[in-house]
Amino acid sequence: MSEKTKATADPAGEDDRYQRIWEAVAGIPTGCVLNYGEVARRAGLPGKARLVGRALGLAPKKMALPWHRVVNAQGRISFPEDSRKAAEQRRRLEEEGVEFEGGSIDLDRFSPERALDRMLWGPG
DNA sequence: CGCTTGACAAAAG
DNA sequence: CCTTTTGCCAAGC
Repeated sequence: MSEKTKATADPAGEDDRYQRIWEAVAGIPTGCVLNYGEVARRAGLPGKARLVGRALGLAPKKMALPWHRVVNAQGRISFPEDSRKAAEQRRRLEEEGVEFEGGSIDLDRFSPERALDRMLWGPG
């Protein structure tokens, strides 16, 4: 067979990428956040942070993924500041106990790895 | 089929 | 803190 076209979108199947990304996002504990690049890395797709944003946008609402727990590498929400989406994401995060320091989140403090620390020592 | 977009990231100035 | 530049890659047009 001539496979010259390289099939950018594997029609044969074998394209778990979005599935794996969704699973990685679903695995973020309540009250924690991860940046896009980290989610990509956990999904086995290092360097493909942009694909994570695409996957979230394409995710069926039925999935009820914790999409709000994914922010950019600067700890900031990646929607326009005045948008509804940004407001909703911030509201959801604050409701889970994630604190914003002047518009941004301390990614190190609210990483899943520190979830136990916060439980034992409390925030801050 | 090539050019543009975008829920990104890291580095540099 | 900010902006610009570069790399990245799938979708959309």
